[in-house]
Amino acid sequence: MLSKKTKYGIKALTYLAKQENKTPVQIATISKSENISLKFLESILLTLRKNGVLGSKKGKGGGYYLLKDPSEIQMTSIMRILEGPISMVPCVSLNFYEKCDDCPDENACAVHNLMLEVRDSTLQIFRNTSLADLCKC
Amino acid sequence: MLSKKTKYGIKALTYLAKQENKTPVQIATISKSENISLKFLESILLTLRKNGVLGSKKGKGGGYYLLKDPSEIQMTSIMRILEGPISMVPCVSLNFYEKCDDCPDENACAVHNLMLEVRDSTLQIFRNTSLADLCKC
DNA sequence: ATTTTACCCTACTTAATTAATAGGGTATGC
DNA sequence: GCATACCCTATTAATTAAGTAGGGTAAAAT
Repeated sequence: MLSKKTKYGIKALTYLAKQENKTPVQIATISKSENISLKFLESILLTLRKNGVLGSKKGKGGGYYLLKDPSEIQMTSIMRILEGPISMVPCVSLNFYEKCDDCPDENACAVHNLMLEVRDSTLQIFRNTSLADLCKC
Repeated sequence: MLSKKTKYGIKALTYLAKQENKTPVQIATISKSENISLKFLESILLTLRKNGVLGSKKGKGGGYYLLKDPSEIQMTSIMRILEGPISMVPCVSLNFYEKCDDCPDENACAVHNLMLEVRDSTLQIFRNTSLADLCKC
């Protein structure tokens, strides 16, 4: 299941991407528009800022803004920052690999090979989808 | 993330599918072979039996066995029984649909549409993969 | 008939994670 | 210098995952 953190994060990002100009948007504005708890959203946007997706400005007229063009923000990076691994099992993860305790041979493991297929197809979607693509809905 | 329940369940099913004859296999045998906690595996196999995937026989010489041919057991049904929804958000689920609290219009929701794509591609893999296919590894 | 085998079932527990909430601190602009 | 709006840490309630405990029951072997 996708966490609310990721869901809210993506919604906030599309909100920012839809802005005409690049002036900062306040957390409270996004919070109200997207029905997201203000404090929870605050921590999510902070995470995105720390990972180089967003910039921020303090004080009056401050807020958050995208650091790159929406077309250059891939869903793979957003998912990895907010949700963590894209694969369903650590043993097929590219960025968060971990060996299974119970499994002596990965290549002979049915679960491994099935989840490898799932990861590949999911990854392909995330790689081919940018924030700009999401805004077309 | 895939739960251990599902992972162990799939491993146990492939173990049963690989049997030459259709004589029942004891829980303890699978438990040892696949490095799965006996009691945990017991509850998993019970779930699979209650959902019509496995049959069981009590007493000496008893155990669990597949009710259908491995080629007729789709991964979609196994995933739904053990893991639950295949989609990452309830609002794109075919079998476990739920409306989002925060979202006024699903069709305009970026997360919804992205996860719809992911669900479709994942579903296609699970539909095209049978237990027999898993055993080919 | 009795014993052994092996599944059947309920309840409990521990740890981790999620989704917040609380409560201040700090930089910025007017 | 004061209001604004982000920055940061800590705490918490609820849920789920992953087992663990302990006994019950049906079937087969003796």
